[in-house]
Amino acid sequence: MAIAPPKTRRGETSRAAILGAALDLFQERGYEATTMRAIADRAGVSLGSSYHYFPSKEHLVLEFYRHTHELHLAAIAPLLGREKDLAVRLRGTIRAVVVTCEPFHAVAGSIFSTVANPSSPLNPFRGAAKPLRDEVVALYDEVVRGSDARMASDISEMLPLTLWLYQMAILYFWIFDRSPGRLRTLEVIDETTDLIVKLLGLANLPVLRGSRKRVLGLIKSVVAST
Amino acid sequence: MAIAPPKTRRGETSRAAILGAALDLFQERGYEATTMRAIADRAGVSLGSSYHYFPSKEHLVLEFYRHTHELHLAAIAPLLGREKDLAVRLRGTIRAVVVTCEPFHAVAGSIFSTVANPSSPLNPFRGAAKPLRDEVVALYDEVVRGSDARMASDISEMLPLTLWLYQMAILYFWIFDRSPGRLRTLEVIDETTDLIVKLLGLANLPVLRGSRKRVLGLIKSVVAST
DNA sequence: GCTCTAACTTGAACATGTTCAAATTAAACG
DNA sequence: CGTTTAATTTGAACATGTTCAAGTTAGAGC
Repeated sequence: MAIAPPKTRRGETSRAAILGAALDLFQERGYEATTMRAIADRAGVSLGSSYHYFPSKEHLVLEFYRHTHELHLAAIAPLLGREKDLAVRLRGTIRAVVVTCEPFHAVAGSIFSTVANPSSPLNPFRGAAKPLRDEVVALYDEVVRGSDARMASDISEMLPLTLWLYQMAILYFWIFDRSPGRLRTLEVIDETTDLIVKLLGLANLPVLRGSRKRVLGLIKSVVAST
Repeated sequence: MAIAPPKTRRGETSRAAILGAALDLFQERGYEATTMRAIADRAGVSLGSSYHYFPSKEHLVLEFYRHTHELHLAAIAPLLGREKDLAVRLRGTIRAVVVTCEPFHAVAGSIFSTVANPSSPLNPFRGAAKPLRDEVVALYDEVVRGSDARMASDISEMLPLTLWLYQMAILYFWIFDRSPGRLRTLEVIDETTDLIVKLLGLANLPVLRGSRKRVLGLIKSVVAST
């Protein structure tokens, strides 16, 4: 399943050409409309060669996903370096996700469904996409850790993973959003990030200790399977 | 896209045979491993005939989904007739979902991903699966309405749709659950239904009027796109 | 520079979802 | 019963993801 990385300069060239052609074509025509033959053609290699470097078409999607993740990282680096307020960091990070992905909105449906498919090897809950998921979780860890917000350790422990789930939910909403300028998504982001930060404040109240333990236990149980 | 229903006795027989064969084979071998040719073979018709009654393999999945929905309805009818407590009604209904679907656990991954795929014509947010979704929402309407719980109209208005979303989330969790007897899912159901009913109680407190309006607005905005 | 091995490349072949024009059958009508 | 029309059935043909055995090439070791 795991395919060895290229060992020669020629191999590296081929791999890069295939990946580049795939990323271009996914954007131009969408995922389904892009055939493996078209990818090979544009990359200037044979059909079989593509499969030497990528075990399946889905694995090319994974690379696409990684590509957007790297764009996202670059986009929010300044914000995370300067800002300390958790609400602002969180809102900025999530907004940047949808802004970064905007050029791929038309393709996103197929990509998301591929990634969300429980039987796909690319499902982030297990399988090949887990490393990438861990990178995204690490990003949210930095969003939280780099803020001046103080919270109990049982919360900060679960928060990054929870925020990753939250990002997935926002993306799913965004895919369906057809409002001009994707305004509805931005509104929902503003509302929900605000809500999340407020909830984190409430969780510090001693009155809610019991509920908090239950909710945290629930979240842990939900993501523990992974 | 919509295919006309059979007009002759022979047509009805063929349609039923194809559907029956598909349901059987999906259970026996899973969704991907079931080929359209195998379905046609077992139904005793030709490959092309299957496409006369079902526009695609995915549409057969939709029928599968409808099938489980009807099993579910039958399973909870006694409970809904007798019980008045909302927490019990809700817990019983959701538990019945996963119990009903248990024989199809192995297939469920593919089915769920097909249904959740935003680009699929079967996505319940738009497309062909919407009627079925409405039936499920109507069921949750009955779960709420038939209980002795009293709640403000702005809440009871949104609750059924929200509970449908909740059911989807539980199903997604259940797909990944590999604990013996699917115990983890049952635990999560107990915890979450309890939480939901407690939240509904809290929402009646005047103190929370503001948050409640915001959260309801958010939910409405999320599902309004449909 | 020669040889040999591992890396890489190739295109034909396969499986399967889907389409379609032509053939067949059922039913309605006189 | 014969005719006619619409419904149904058929299987070949197509598109595309994937596999694979065989061919070609690059680079290491001498």
